[in-house]
Amino acid sequence: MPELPEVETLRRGLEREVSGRRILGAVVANAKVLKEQTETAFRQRSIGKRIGQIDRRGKYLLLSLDEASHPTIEGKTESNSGDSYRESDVFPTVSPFSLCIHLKMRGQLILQPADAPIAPYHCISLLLDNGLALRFHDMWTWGEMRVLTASEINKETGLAKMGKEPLSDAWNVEDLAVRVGARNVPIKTLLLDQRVVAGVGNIYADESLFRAKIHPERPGNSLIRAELERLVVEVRTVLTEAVTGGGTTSDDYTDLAGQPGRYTPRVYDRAGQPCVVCGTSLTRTRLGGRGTVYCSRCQETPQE
DNA sequence: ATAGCGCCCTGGTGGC
DNA sequence: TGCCACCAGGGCGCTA
Repeated sequence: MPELPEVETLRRGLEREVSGRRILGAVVANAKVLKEQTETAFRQRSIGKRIGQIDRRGKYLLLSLDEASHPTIEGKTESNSGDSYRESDVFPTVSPFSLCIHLKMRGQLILQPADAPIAPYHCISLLLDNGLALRFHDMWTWGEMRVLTASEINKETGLAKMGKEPLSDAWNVEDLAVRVGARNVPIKTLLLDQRVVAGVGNIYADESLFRAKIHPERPGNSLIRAELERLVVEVRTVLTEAVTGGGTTSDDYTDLAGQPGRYTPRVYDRAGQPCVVCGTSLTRTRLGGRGTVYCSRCQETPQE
C-alpha cells in the first residue's frame, strides 16, 4: 500500500520526468477512478495544460496544471524559475486546476512510452509531449485521479483537515500531544488518522511503534511525554529511511519506472517470525479493522 | 464530539 | 482437483 515514502518517491520521479511537460491527450479506460468527475470535465481540464509544480500532501499527489499556451508562463516554467510566476498579478489564476491523485490500496502510477502495451487494470493515460504516457493502474479502482480546483479539493478530500507533515520541522511532540490529547483510542489507530499526522499508513504505523517500543493497543491518553517524544523521533526515522530506500518492498507498489522499493520493514507482514531485537515470535492482531504486528516483549504493555 | 462499523473491489488463500 | 466463502484494507460517510 502506498504511504508517505512511496508517494514521495513517486513525487520526486514526477518532478524529474514530467514537470514542464504538456498534456496532449487523455484516455479514460475506467472512469471509476474519476469518482464524481465526468470524463468530459477531466479531459477538458487536463488536455492542453502544462504540468507545473508537483506537490505531495500526506498520501496525495497534487500536480498543478498550468495554461501551456501563454509564452510568459511557458518561458518561466522552462527556465526553471520555480513558482515565482505565482506572485505575478498578471495571471492571478494561472493554475486554477490541480491533478489530484490518491493511490489508496492498489493504485499505481507508471511512466512509459505512449506505444507501450496497455497493462491489465489500466484506468487512465495522460499522453505527454515527449512521447511518454503517464498511466494510472488500479485493480480495485479505490484510487482517485481527478482534476480539481482548490475549493473542490477542500470540499471533496480530507486535505483541509489533514495533520502536519511528519518530516517537516512544524511537526513535534507538542503537536502530537495536542492531537492525541485525551483520546481513549489505541495509539495505532490514532497514527492512522490522517488528521493526527499526515501520510502514515499501516506499514509505518507498525514500524514506528515497534521502534518506539510502544504497544499498538495502548490508549493515546495513556502515553507519557517521553513515549510521545520517542514516537515522534521514530516516525521521522522510519519515514526518512523508507524515503531513502525508495519505499517498502511490496507487491502493491512500484516507482514510476516499475521498480520496487528497497526498504525492508522489521515487523510489518512478519507475524510469527522472530523479532529482530529479541527473537520473540511477532504477534498479529486486529486493530480498528487493520492487521497489526508487534513484539509482545519489546512492546510490552506496562504493568498498571 | 467521538468511536465504531459498513462500503467500495478483486486476487489470493484455505477449507472441504 | 475444483469450487467457493472469506479475507485484506484507506478513507469516508453514517450511526449511536
